[in-house]
Amino acid sequence: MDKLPVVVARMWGLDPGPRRGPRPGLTLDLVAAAAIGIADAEGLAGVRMGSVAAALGVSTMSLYGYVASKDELLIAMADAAAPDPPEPGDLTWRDYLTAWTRANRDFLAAHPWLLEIAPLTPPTGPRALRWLDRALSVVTGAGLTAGEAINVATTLSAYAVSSATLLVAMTGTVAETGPEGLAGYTALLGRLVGPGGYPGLAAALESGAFGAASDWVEDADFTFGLTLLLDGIEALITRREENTS
Amino acid sequence: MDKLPVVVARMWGLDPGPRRGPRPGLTLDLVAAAAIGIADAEGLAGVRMGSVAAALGVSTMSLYGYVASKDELLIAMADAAAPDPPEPGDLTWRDYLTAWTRANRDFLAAHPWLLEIAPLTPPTGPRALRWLDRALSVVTGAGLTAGEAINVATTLSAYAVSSATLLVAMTGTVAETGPEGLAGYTALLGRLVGPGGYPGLAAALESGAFGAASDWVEDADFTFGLTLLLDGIEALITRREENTS
DNA sequence: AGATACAGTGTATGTCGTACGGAGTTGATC
DNA sequence: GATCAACTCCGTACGACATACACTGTATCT
Repeated sequence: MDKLPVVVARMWGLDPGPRRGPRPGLTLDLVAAAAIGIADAEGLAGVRMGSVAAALGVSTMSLYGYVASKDELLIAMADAAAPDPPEPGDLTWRDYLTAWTRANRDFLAAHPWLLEIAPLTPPTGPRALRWLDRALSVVTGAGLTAGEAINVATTLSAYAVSSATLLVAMTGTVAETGPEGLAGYTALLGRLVGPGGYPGLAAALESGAFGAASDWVEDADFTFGLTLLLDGIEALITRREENTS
Repeated sequence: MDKLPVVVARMWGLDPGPRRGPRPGLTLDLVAAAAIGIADAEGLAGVRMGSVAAALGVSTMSLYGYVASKDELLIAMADAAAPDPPEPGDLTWRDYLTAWTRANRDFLAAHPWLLEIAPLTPPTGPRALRWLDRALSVVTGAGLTAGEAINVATTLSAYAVSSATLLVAMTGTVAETGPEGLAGYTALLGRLVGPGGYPGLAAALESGAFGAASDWVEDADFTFGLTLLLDGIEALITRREENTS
């Protein structure tokens, strides 16, 4: 029942706090921020208990006063790295969901290491849940049921993740595997597909559709895919309204 | 230019092969299969160079004759775990894409550890590319351009990943974090959200929409989200046909 | 036959996460 | 206001793991 990771309670400020003994010299937020700084600079592999502690000027083991394990540190990082979701203002549901999804993708792309952590666990941090909350409010406000809203939010969130993944892969931010991003990938596919057996893929390669790397950066393709989703949602909303009225 | 991981070439059978010396006692496929067996049984954490080697009855270091590093082993696993994509038969594009996406989700859910590897790198293995190829063929056959088809395939693939992630999280296959799956997660959210500030989420929780775990298993929600996407695609195809005719 | 390239192995090393116990510090209690 | 308990921080040690290196035996080519 209360088996939740200690760090989750602490992220929510639900920690009773010590009543005796020395005041902690740091906070969970500071620890997470230091770790995020390292992850942004060196990638997730650079985040070690030792390196984070060194960045904070404390010993490795002192971090274990704030997180119970490295996994908990990653959980805290994932939540702390998320900004606040866009304000609904007086946008239509469609415009808001567009802004929401794009902002979601953007902060994932800005912290590529999030893609190695975030998708794996359901959201539990205050920031992540605020994103979910906003989307649910807007979607239910447009006339869908709570269950449908959850599906919509989940699907859009997944789209943001996949877009960010592609964007990162294309622009080669991670900068590891040999050739620089898309060009190398396309060339690689060309060589592999050659032998035959992949007619659809070969045709796509020949048409040069893979070559438009700039599209991804300038997010023409992002908008394209998002439109697919929003059109589907719009159709659903329209259907709902007809049945209700 | 040819900085591609050695294991990729080997996956495609492009390995020149030794001309002298003893014949290798194993194949990359055997190594990958052994690793997959361990991952299925114990999770990805159970996959160690030592444990895989032990399962094959060889020494740890002999694996390095087949893969250059553990990362390469994971790449090989990710491709080898994928089954062949469904046959198009004489299905409509809509029916085929439904089958494709469901089959995609199913094999991801059957090997949850794939979710920790696959989304991070663009597909390069023969099996993964065959999935892509099939989707591209069907979508271009329905009248979309190659570029659009890539987007559609990417989006559907992302949806399969997100569905599988949710399914795994809900059914709690990984079986780590305390309470069993959805019930615990819902209860946790209820406690955290209580204080206020999350109106949309609180409403969704009260409506019980989170409680419908069976829906995810019986994939009512999967179909729901997929319909959103397919409706969007259908709208696009219709638009194309009108412009063309 | 002799040389050569290659598969498989054992040992050693470096990197990490983290368990354990100690020392110093602060607030609560009588 | 003295004592005690809770608590933070730290140093050390250990165990797990990936992998570099050097070596041995074997199969093919000249």
